[in-house]
Amino acid sequence: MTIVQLEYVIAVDRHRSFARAAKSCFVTQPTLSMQVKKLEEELNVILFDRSKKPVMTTDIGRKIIAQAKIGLRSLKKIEDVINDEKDEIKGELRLGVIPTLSPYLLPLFITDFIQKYPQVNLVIEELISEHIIKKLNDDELDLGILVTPLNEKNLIETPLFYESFVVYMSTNHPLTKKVKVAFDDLNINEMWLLKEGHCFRNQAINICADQLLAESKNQLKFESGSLETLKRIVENQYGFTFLPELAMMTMEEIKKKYIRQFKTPEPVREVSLVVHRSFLKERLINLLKDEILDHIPVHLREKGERKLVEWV
Amino acid sequence: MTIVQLEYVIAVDRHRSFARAAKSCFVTQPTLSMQVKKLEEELNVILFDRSKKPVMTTDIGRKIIAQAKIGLRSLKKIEDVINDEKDEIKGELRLGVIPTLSPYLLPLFITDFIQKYPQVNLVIEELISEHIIKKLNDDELDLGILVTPLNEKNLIETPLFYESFVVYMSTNHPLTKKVKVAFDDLNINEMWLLKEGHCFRNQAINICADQLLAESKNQLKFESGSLETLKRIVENQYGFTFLPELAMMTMEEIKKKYIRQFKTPEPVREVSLVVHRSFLKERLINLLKDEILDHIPVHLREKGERKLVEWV
DNA sequence: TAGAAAACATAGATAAAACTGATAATTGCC
DNA sequence: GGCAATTATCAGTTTTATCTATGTTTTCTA
Repeated sequence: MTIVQLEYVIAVDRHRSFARAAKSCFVTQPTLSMQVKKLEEELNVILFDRSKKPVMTTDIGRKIIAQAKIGLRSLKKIEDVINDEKDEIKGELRLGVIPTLSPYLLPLFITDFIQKYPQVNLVIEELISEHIIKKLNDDELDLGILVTPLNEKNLIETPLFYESFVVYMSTNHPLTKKVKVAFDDLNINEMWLLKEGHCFRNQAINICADQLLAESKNQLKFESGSLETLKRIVENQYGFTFLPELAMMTMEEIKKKYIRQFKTPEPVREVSLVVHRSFLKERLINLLKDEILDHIPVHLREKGERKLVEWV
Repeated sequence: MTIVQLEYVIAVDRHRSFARAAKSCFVTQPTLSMQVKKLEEELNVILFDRSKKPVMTTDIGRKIIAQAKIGLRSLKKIEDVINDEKDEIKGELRLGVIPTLSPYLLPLFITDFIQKYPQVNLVIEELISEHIIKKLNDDELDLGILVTPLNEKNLIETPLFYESFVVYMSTNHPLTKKVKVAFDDLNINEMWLLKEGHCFRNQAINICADQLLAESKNQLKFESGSLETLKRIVENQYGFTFLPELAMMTMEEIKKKYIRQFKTPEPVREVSLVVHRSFLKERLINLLKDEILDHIPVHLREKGERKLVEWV
């Protein structure tokens, strides 16, 4: 059994074709076929059902491939160990970011970061918290940027900054007359929410917890998948929605007029870097952290008198 | 990078000598030296300090080897996947057993098991619960036999049987006059205990919890490392100790006279097979389980009216 | 249903590699 | 300095991963 053989088998499984798998491995089709066959003979197992078109992985093949992937991933990590130890700023960094942060936070530092460390291959995925947590546990991500605390046993959280919640309301909303809003000012029947799965949604609900307990939860309005959609709905219809501070910063000045802060203590969310307990790439992650902290408004760094809202 | 190269490197690290490592890998010393050198060149890393005698692994080498071991262990598991899937009764089964079970439980089924499945390489370690839990999490054991519940997130418990606690007392002890004992009959100043780390100790303390709260815990007597020692102390000095039911069964008839059961509900400990969430060798483990259940007294299988004592 | 196309297997040749045994170089120790 | 032990180097052999070319089987289409 060789590493190359396992890579070939994984490629066949992925591409469902020997020829395409061969191409993806930069070898000819016979080479790959022979090696796959050899491995099958050594293990005394049929990995692929070649009678099916396209090629089907057998049940036992699937299990073996799953195990092989785990093993090869561990061996790949040897390179990370070396890069980290040598302080060489290179390698792959797989980053997961939640949708309510990614469009507002990433543009602030990404360009500078990839220019500064051109040898680093930054792979970014936008995922909801639940999926980031799963992928961190499955070692499919090196790092997550999400809202904490999570209380996950095997994950380590490093708080980055504290971002206030603000209220964005339609132009003709009576609350625009106030300078700051209080929780009681808000009528939850006018609130537009993100759909299930977003931590921001849970926090918005928690902020209005008192009212929600009283009223039926069924009265919540149409639920959207992105904050940008919510903003547009508020602009074109009636009502309000919550926004995180960073989302507000990129808005046109004219629209900012319809944003109101909360009275002290403002509700705030804690944004953290999250890694698995067995993480590598410490140096790389620290550089990313420094880069982020250098590019966000200074006042976000400290929580101050604001009040942390949890979501789990 | 090849699997063979990594095995060579691991062997050098273990044997602290290229020549001995080569022998253990069944190749000549130049072969091994060349492959190690090639790997060092490919990774651009010095793994061993050859100027030191014996050869020293470098700091970075140690980290790489640790990671390589993890990866190779995962790849080795491919064989387990196959054995399990094919229902082939072979392979290695690494079992950890706590000291208060191992001398009494293992003799009951071990001989039959290894005769029945000669292709299975059963490796047994006697360890306290804490170490078994760690080794299960680190994938250094396939299976543990210990006292549950543990409330460990990543471990799965399968109860095997329920074993009563009994009291073993010196020949001249007044309690020998009773047929059964009650918790209140026991004077904890006369109790001999296992030392820290044994779950059996914690359970013994929990059984006498009421008295212990009242008295100072400092008054506990000399603490021994094995139940056999405790038995001997009780025989030769004054006092009593707790024993698990199986430990009693192997005693001479004459000594059994100084054993007393508790009044209903008897205190009982739950003995379970414990595996990691990501366990393999399901079939093998099931066979071992059946073998154990076939060889223990039938009345242990059900808890009945007895009262479970926890220890964590 | 014949014929073309696609997909995988097989065969023979080749170049890279891994291995061996002998020998040289290095290091530690007396 | 010289001996013993250990690792590196060298030359020759064997193994094997790979390639190109070809064969076989299946699938799609006219």
